[in-house]
Amino acid sequence: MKHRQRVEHFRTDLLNWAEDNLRSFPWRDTTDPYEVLVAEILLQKTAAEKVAPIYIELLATYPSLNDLAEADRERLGDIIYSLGFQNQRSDALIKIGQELRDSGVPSEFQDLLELPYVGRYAANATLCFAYDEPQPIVDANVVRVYNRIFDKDFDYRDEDTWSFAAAVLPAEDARRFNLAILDFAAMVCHPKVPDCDKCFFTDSCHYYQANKTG
DNA sequence: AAACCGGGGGA
DNA sequence: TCCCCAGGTTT
Repeated sequence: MKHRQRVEHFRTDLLNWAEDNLRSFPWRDTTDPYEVLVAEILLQKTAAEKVAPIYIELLATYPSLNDLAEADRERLGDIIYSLGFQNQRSDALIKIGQELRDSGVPSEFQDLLELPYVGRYAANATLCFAYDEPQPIVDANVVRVYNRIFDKDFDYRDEDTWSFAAAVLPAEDARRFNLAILDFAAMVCHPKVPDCDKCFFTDSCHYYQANKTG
């Protein structure tokens, strides 16, 4: 099968899988740019299930950019401590509050990128989930799925990984696709031992075909 | 390119 | 114990 067709296939099957299998998280119920951006900071290199209760508490304590700008660093650190990266995250959140309290959360990629601890992933995620723009997101999970299925050797920082992700992303269904691939990676295509019994793509998956014992 | 930040859950 | 998690910054 041609590469183009396999990509089409994967898109269709993943979106179909998403209809019944997407996880529920508090940051998925909002498109408020502030609430989306806060979630992206907390979710960096951190399991989503762990973030949920702390995200609720954080937003309850600091409901707005201005509240974050005036937050006590120690109190903020206590709230997010169990997630790790508490020092850099506290600094980042307070700085973001201070920088954006008058302007609001920007909707331009370059402006988002200038914020502390907002990189390519967090910027694109904010554009997609808050502003409904068809931007790809690439993290360790997405890279793992693409590497296995399409027999790639991507690193999530490399430019060609992002080009590939942009080409796979269906522009008209970007939000749902991005959520779907994150959840598929977390729930089925695990890091060490993927749950291939649950996978819709084994027939076309290079990793499965190469590793199945038969 | 590699080191560093980091607690917590799972194998 | 070691590995991994909705990454980003610094050296």
